[in-house]
Amino acid sequence: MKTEPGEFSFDDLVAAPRSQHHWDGVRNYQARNFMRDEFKRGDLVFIYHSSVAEPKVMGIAEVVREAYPDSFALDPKSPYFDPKSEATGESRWVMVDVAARSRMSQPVTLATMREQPTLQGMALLRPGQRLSIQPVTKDEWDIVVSLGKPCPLLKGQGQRSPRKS
DNA sequence: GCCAACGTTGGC
DNA sequence: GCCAACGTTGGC
Repeated sequence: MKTEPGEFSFDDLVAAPRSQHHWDGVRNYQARNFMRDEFKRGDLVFIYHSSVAEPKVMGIAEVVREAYPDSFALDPKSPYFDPKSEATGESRWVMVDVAARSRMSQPVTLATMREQPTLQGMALLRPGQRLSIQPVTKDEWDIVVSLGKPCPLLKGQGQRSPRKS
């Protein structure tokens, strides 16, 4: 999941109370469909900083709530307001909730990933790709993890969500 | 700040 | 339904 750290950084997610773990503002159908169709509770995702001097994977988060309507699309005051959703009275966009789980002790830069022969097929590295939500294969995941050496966050940073069953 | 790659929009 | 114009993303 990409984010511009000036808007919402990995550290912001780490510090955020549970009520602010929603990943809102995704306004692309393909990205939306990934969240709606693929994201399951307990799934892990990379959090990637884009549109910065050194784009990089910052850490790992866990899906703690599956897709539900992104109500910001209906809020005229929101930067993510969507008139077409408002016209139907129903948001056509979804968000998920994620909680920070671990931080890369060595954030994995885009440049580093480009250097890996084993990552050449990765969606993120495709020229011109702009999707803010992208698939990662198991192999790609393992390679990025081995490069980043994630450390679990301490309790109180990136809160644990109570399990119901 | 540039620009390539796309997605979206809207006229026809 | 085509497609040109336009807007946005995001690396560089």
